[in-house]
Amino acid sequence: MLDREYDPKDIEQKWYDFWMEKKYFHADDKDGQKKAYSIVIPPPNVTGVLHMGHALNNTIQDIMIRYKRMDGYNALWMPGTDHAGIATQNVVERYLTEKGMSRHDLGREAFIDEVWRWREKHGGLIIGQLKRLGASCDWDRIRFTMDEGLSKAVRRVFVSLYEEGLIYRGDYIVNWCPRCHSALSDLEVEHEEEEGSLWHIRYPLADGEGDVVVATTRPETMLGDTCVAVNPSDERYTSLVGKEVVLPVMNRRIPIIADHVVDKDFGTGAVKITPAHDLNDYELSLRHGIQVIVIMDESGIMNENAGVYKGLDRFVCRRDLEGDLEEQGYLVDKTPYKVPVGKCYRCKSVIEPYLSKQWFVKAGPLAKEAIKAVEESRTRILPKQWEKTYYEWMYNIRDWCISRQIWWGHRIPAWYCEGCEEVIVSETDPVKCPRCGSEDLRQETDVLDTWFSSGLWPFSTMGWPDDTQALKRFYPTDVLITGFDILFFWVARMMMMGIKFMGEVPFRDVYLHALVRDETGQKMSKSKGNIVDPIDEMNKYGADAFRFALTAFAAMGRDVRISDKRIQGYRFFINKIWNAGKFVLSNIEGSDLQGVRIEKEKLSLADKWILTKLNRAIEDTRCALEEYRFNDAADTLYQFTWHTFCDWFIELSKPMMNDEGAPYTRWTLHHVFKSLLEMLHPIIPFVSEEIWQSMQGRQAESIMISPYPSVNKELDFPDEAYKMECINDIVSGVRSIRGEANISPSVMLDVVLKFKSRDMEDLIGRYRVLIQDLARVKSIKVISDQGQRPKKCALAVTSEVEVYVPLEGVIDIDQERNRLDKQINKARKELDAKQKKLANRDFLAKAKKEIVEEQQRIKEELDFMIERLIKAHSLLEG
RNA sequence: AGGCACGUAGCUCAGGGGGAGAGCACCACCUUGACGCGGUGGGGGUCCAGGGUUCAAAUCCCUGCGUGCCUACCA
Repeated sequence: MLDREYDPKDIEQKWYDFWMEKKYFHADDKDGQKKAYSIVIPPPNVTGVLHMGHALNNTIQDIMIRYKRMDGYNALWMPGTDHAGIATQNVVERYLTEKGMSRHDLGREAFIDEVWRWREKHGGLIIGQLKRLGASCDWDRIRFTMDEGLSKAVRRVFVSLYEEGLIYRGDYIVNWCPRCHSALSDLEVEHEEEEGSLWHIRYPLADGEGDVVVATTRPETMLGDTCVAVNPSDERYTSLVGKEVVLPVMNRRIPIIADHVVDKDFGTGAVKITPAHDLNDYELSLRHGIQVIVIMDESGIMNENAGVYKGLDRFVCRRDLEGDLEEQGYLVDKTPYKVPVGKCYRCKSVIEPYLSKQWFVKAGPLAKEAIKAVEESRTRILPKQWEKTYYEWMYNIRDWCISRQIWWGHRIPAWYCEGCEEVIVSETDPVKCPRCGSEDLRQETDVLDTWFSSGLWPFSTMGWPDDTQALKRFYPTDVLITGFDILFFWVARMMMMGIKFMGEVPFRDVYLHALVRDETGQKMSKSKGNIVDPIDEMNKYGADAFRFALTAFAAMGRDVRISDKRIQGYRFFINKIWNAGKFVLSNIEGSDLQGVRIEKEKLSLADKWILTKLNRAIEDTRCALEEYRFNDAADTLYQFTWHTFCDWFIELSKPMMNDEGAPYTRWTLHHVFKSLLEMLHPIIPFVSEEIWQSMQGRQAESIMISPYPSVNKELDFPDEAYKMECINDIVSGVRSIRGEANISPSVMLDVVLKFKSRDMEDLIGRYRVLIQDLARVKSIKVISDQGQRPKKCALAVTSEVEVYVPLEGVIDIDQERNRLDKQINKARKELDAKQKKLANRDFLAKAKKEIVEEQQRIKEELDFMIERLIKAHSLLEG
């Protein structure tokens, strides 16, 4: 028996432990019987704590994997975490700072040891939280991007790409974070528009009179200017090209050159060129052989090339320099200006374009294959609108800066020979230089971008570069489920790497879900204070309610807006299921359901109806899951459970429990409810298991390994289902009259029915008691065509029957008259529209036949209703 | 600057060429023996605006307005 109230707390832990103990989550590499189905988890950062995004992402994955597992697949959900280079290093450094230390005090080796220790202590947090959510990952296989095996994969890939010329090292302007002291890839920069200024600065000509005025948003960079550029077709400047100007403050002579990239219409048409601190300027300097001067160090502090500003922070320098320029008469103008500012996605510092030596992946050739794979539908991207975004980015892909100047990560497997400058790139640590034989080798200190190793995730987690069973069985994976925000960061890179190194796309489908926002559509953030914490929600309402809420809101291509209140709503739903479970269990207790042999003719109309409805629900749910329409699956199940099974079938079953069909009703009650739990299990694993375990006729030891319900064609009765609905309509008709006339439920009514057809009339004999019970009716009288309709009564009209409720002595006749007037008006409006449509020649000629017929049918129904309602109106006068 | 979404009931959103839907909120009634975390009934919408295609448009197309997001080397 189930407890009076559902309490998620102990139950969730209990069943999760049970599943783990039974190893249900484990997928067998050797199982060649079952078809394989696999998903790799988007690895959360080891430093991370579960947020709403994780919760949504992993709930969806868990639904798919549990569904497929129940449906007979050898289902693998590969779990793991990501070493998150910069983020983790930041966290551990902060921790060291608290202890009054810096990583430099420790040194590289000791610091890395410290990070590992930190991971040992805190890194498991998010894994525990995923378990709390119910995630049925194959934990025996858990991987970490810094594991030995995955590190081997990283080296193999790096060396291979290097040898092919797809990885190179070179001087380039990169996005530099002065706080993290590292280069970042283009993707790791967040662009924002900020209120800034545009400074106009006068550069006097070196010889003779006059000057050139340049405009800039970053005046401090002028200290590194090495020329001024103008457009060759700009007549204002043609005579000046080739001459020199004197750089104010620095008093350096720099040339004026002509280049077509300069926009004549911007500012004054003359641009200051700072090759070491601006990408465009750098490229221009290469074309013209212009000198390059670096004026800042790695922390954004001005260096010796900045003259008197040496030692100043870049923003302090900007301020001081502005003052000096003004004082010396070089500042022509300063106007407010919206400037695009790049910020570090980890620490939000302003990014500095910075010339340095970095490692890059030549992305073009890899992208080409990744584009082709999607074009040829070897991988589908869903919802489809993201395909365009994917192509757009892939077509315009730029080389990927993969070196990071931090310590925590995969150290680049490159060595420099101190003897002959040879660069050695090798999977195994070399002992001597292959060229000069020197043993004085120095390993590259840079580490790789974390996404470089995440890009290998679908195959590195399965044991690559070794040729493993897991790879044979589970690669390519069936679907990747992730947020659209990492389409480029991660999905695109996995596509490129998977195709390159496995010769096969990493996944057949990519399902991109939306971001979770708060109820007003705001992105959740600590500073806004609108964070909803998944753990809090689960503590309050249980994991099942939380999961169901996420699922119900996960409409394809839409933001997921969630709030405490909405989750609470689904907690009520869980409670409803619990109570339905109590009802079902208490009614089948002690009865031998296994002994019941189902003979179709012995099933009641209600039984046949709910069985038919069950089939439709199974169809709809399966179809929705196959198409990743999770909200539709949730809606279907919610609707069926609450408004079909509970509201109608349970109520119908109550009176039926006393007649000769009772054993069949019990069987149906049990069968439908058990199927329902099984269908719900992937979404709400805990409560479904708890109730299921109390039920008879279990074929497996857990709901999670029992078969997912299939449509049963033997138990599908559309005709009977229609008849049952006619009976339900009668009940609704009576209830509606009662409600609108404000008749208390305690008043038992008399009802007179007049059917359209004999066929239906016969049904009443058997199911009279259902109507009486559900509509609270004491007598039912059926009248024939010729029969006199009772006087002074209310009427409800359905498609098959007229329902009369004599009202004399029961209610106010005037009120009923108003109610009828209202209905008549409404129906007439609709009828008007229909008549117009059906009178239209074009409509009759051009519309499809079925449509015309349907419209005709509707019109007739309306006719019928109006006629009855008017009749009822007149009968009220009595 | 380009691209992509989205404007439907008070709120959050489904739907998507032929009778406007759900959940929550609201109103009325109800100690019906699974459930008040409940039951029954009900009110409420020029489906953003304007044009076009069509026999028929909330739905398809265009334009505008509004909102959100992404991409970009505009000093």
